[in-house]
Amino acid sequence: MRFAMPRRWTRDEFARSSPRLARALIGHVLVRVLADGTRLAGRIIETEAYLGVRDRAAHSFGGLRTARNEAMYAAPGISYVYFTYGMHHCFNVVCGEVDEPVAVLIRALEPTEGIEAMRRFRGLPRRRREGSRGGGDTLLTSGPARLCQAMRIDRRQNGVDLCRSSELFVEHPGGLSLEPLGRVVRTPRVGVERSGEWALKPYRFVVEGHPHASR
DNA sequence: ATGACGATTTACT
DNA sequence: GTAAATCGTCATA
Repeated sequence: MRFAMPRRWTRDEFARSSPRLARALIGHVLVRVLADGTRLAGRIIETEAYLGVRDRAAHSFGGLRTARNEAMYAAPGISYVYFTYGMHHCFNVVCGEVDEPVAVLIRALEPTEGIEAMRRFRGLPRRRREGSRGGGDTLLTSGPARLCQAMRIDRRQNGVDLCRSSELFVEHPGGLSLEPLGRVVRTPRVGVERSGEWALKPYRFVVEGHPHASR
């Protein structure tokens, strides 16, 4: 019996508006392959769209273009990883067109491969007692900085081309035997309270009630 | 050179 | 619920 190779996302698939990409990525699989060959992966279950120069909540608001956010101006399918709060990394997928600084923040994954390794990278107990509430893996990748820690994503992955890299890419879920996802709902984005009217726009996409969603 | 703050997480009262 | 952790980035000088 022979299984189809998972299909990898191409440039054309990334090249769309950020809300459309944010919605389209839900249910697809982010894959990280470490230097030693360890494969870490998770199904994307929460994203946020950032709309570029007019979006007060975006790093590229007003056309700001610096060394930090330069990757936002790159081609669709490039990664934008930034460091914040003196200790956290967040991972985005650039979309739109070249020189159009729009991107999608990946906010949560449902871990599917390399879970033991992720526990180590997150500094969580190797095992947790079965039974009690919730399942112990809900702190693994349920937030933009948590998933970066679990997937070993940091500034070395900034500017990586997801269409060509062998260390970081997105796969279609076809062939995987995963539970069907629930309904996708839209809410305001997290952590952008101070962005006026833009704080209220429903640019967060999340699988309703998913145990690995943030917050 | 200096200061304010951040697309967050964690620990603690 | 509130606050600390912790430092790169950006605006101002």
